Amino acid sequence: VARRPRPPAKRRSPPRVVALAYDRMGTFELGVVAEIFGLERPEMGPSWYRFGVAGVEPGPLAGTGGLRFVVDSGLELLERATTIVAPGWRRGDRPPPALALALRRAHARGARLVSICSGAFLLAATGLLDGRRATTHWRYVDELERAHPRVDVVRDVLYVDDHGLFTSAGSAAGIDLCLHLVRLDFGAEAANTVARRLVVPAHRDGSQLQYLERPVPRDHEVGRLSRLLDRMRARLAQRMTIAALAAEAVMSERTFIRRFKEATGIAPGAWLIRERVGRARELLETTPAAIDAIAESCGFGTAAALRHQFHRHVGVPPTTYRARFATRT
DNA sequence: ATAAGTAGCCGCCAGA
DNA sequence: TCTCTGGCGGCTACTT
Repeated sequence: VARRPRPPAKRRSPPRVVALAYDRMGTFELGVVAEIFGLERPEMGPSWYRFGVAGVEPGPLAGTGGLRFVVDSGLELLERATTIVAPGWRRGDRPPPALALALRRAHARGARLVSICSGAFLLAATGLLDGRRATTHWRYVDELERAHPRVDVVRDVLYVDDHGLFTSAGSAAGIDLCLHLVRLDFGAEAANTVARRLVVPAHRDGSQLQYLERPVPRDHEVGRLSRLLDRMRARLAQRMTIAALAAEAVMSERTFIRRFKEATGIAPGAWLIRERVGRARELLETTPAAIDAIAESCGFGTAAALRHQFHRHVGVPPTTYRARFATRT
């Protein structure tokens, strides 16, 4: 009887992501979802996402930019989806009853519902967002609030995650949200890999946390570490050893490294270098300080160490970078 | 640019 | 039985 009390996420059956296609949809937003979840990524293993597009209306569907889409599947795809993404919606329109029903059913089943940009209007129209926190593009937040007064509309965030209902702001914030979902499903390292391939910046870990609103145990751990990350950023100039950091986090060195990697996707040493190079970059752009002084205030022992890492990570030597990008007059 | 010294990192595994 | 922790050895790669 106690054989299978719950189907834990550990079971490696691939998550099934379905995007909703509708007439006059946002081509870019659909593209984001298809790119992240629909691209072949054999290197990610056999349990990577299965992806499909469900047309919620009949006929060829128009997309921004004068494109027309022919979609082979319909709402039946939603029945087995673990994640359903609305990459936008015609804000004033009520969804077809069959669509609203399918979304409510999916939510009741435990599937995630995700919206990008104006897609929040579709989720709101199902009533599922009542009493929940949600967001949308900044141009539409007032309209969303007026049209759906029971929704707790959150402003100035990239995305909101409330009990399996994920809503994101402008189109590009949809990328951040999709990467967040990858992180939840496959871990921070996998999310970084996908981000790298998209050539978008991987999450900057501290800033990400103000958008994480789901009280999951794992995220709580991330939150605990995040305060340490902030403190580390505040004293980048000082030398930091694993032993000292682990002591500060009240963990053994081994566990500290393990947890750190789970939370950020990279090991502490690599993270420090990335932060230090980033700081050096700022100082090169905005101050006339000598390379030696910059090296010192970023925590590089010598200017040679700074040059080495800077070149490795930015691609050009510090002086070249400054000549090209300094904003100082 | 190269070489030596050292800390970081991670696979492995036993114990909780 | 299963998941998590943390010590050890040794390779990697950063610093000087």
